[in-house]
Amino acid sequence: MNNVKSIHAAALSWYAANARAFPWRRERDPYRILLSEMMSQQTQISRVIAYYKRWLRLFPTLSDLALASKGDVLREWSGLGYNSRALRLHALAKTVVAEYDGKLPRTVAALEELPGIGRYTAHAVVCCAYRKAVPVVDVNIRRIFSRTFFDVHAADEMQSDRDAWTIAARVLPNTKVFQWNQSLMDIGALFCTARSPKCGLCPLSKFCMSAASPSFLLPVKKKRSSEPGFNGIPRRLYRGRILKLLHAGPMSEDDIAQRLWSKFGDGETEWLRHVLGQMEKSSLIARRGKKISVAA
DNA sequence: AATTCGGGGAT
DNA sequence: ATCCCAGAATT
Repeated sequence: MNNVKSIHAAALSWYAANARAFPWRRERDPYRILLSEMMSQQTQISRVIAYYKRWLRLFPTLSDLALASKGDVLREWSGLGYNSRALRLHALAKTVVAEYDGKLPRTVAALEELPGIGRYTAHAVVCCAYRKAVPVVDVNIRRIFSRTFFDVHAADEMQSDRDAWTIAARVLPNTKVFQWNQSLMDIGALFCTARSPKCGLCPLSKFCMSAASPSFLLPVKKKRSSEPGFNGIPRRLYRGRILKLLHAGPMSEDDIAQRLWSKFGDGETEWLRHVLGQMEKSSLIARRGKKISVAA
């Protein structure tokens, strides 16, 4: 890694001319930064932007969010996926209003205590909102470091998350840390992609250990653990469908089964009861007598 | 260390 | 059809 200075220069000059223009990149309000980061967890950025804007019109501050109902929050999140993220953000808003006077804490350690904030998100908020010189490691950056500093031969050969954070700290530049972190995520999303990287266009290819590997694009078959499901459909997709149904209004178990299968028997009924019980435990839904509704 | 959690875009 | 995505929490 003796060419780190050259990599800094290449990434930063590329970024200065080609940075993706996201609404939150001009923001410093930590709540807005946090919202963008939580919405982006395991979600392609192109799908986040519309949700981000609409959300802020309804819940402009953490105090506004804290006053909303779970149902409002879940409805607004509907379609983004991983609905528990919305509940965590809602719980976070209440905590911050109650314990921090409505203002997000300024340290990584304090942020990581809050629901929905892990290592990546805490560092991202500190970097983007407070402009402190901390590293950030998401899947893009982990992939770039793996390929740049090691001779990678298959699409899924990556340094461990732990090692990626070590590398990130070691190669952090002395200035323009925000631009550095953002540039890596852009380059990861646009050139150093997981499946078919565009090394010919990548501003870092000159310094990359893997760009020259002839077997770089070797396909990889990874044992993907089969998810628990029913009729070949994973459980979490049922959860999503059920929640979406309930946004139209409360209904009974039979109503839900009817909407899901049109014809259903004991197998379907038993499966549905299992999924509903789990969703209730996750506070996504609630029961009032025989009627089931989105959590209130 | 493995699993779970959504939904849609990319290939 | 399968892989993948600005991860976090739970087991």
